[in-house]
Amino acid sequence: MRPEKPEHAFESPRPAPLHGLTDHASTSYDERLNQILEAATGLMAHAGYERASMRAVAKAAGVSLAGLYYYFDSKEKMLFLIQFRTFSSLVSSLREKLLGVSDPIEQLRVMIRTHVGYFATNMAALKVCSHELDSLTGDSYEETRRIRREYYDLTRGIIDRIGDVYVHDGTLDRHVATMSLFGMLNWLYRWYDPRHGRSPTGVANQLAAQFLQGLLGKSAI
Amino acid sequence: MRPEKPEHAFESPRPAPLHGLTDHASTSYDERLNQILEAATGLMAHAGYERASMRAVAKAAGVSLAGLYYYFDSKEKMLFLIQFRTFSSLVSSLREKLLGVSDPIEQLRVMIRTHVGYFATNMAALKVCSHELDSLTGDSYEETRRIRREYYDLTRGIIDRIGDVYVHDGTLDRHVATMSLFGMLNWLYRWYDPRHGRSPTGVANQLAAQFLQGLLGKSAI
DNA sequence: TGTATTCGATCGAACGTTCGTTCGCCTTTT
DNA sequence: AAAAGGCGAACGAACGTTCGATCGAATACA
Repeated sequence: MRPEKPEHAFESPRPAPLHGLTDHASTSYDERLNQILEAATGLMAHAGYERASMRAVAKAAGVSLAGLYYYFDSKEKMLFLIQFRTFSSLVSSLREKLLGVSDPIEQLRVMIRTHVGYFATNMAALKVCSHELDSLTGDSYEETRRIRREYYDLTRGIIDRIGDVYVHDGTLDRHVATMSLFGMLNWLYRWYDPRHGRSPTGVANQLAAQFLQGLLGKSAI
Repeated sequence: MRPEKPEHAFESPRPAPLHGLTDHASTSYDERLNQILEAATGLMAHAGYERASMRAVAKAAGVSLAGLYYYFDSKEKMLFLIQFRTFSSLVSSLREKLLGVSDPIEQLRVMIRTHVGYFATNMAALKVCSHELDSLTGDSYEETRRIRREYYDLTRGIIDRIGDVYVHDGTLDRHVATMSLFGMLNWLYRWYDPRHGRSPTGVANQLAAQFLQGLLGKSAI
């Protein structure tokens, strides 16, 4: 029997199990779902959303084509789940690391390090998030936009505080500054492979140094 | 009679006309080709390469589906022509504007202004260039990679000279610096619309100021 | 405890659609 | 008369998705 549709767009299709659910059963379901999601992430990162066929995902995940639809309503929901999980975990990871850091300059360093660090351990997922932003439609799109907006607000807030405290230039457009930072970070997947050469820490440090110097300019510190 | 295949991948499929070619005939052919290319560029920028169907391109260009194939061997060649023309004209435009500018700092300002200015008047084309880099395969891919490499080398050369003359930090990875600049610029299509709000000059100036300050740091000027 | 039954999980096969591309024919221009 | 320019119609392949069946394990009942 196929499961019902979920209430919320960001849940996988299976309803809460009706029988007394054992940890093992739930774990098996989640493991399988993650295994599929991971295969899909890899394929979509490599070939792009449209060119990553459900048949290829099924093969890579070791499941039949029809079997995919026990776990996902549609290909688009699958992409949504990838993006939603990645963005959510990135944002919450950033929030955690910001706790206890009060200097906005240090906050920005933490933000950049967190992003680069997250990229280093989740390259494929973050690439899908950067590159397939417009592949979602309707509610799924709105939902991911909401989280991206959270990420923007978080970063923009830091830059605002830096601007208020350290920058008295008057010509600094903070939106432009924020988006240029996201440009640097979201373009990483095009050239940076942490598996050979530069360390994530090194790259993050240079990006942070560059961007901060760019913001602060001649305002010292 | 269908035209033969072109020798070089970056030409349109029609062979040099065998009859005595009049300016008008050639112009008509080129106009039609450009008109199709422009429609395709708009659709691919808006929906992405895979989702922009040849049928939609034909409709938008006011040509029949079959008529497209009089001008293009394939959809991929069409994308290639868009990217090739855009990259070529961007690079040659940059080379022109760099003539007579000897200070590398000013050269970098020119580079950024040129790119942002080009973006402002060719948003769709540059978006297709930024977003569909991996949609080409084989020789077409290699050919665009060659031009992109030219663009990189040009920019990297400027940054190298700035580094040699002004920066004595020793920790500056110039490849990282160059790619972070391309990140800022290639991400523009995600957030910047020159048609309302900020002027291209303003945005370019801020990006240049930020990036240069970021490079130069405490090294003054 | 043994047996019947439900149900989660999975699959092969197919359906309907859309896609890029081609063929053959027509019209217009030279 | 020949060539360039253009089109309707079709082809074959690939796609996302669904249907119906199967099978083992858990559950209910005897």
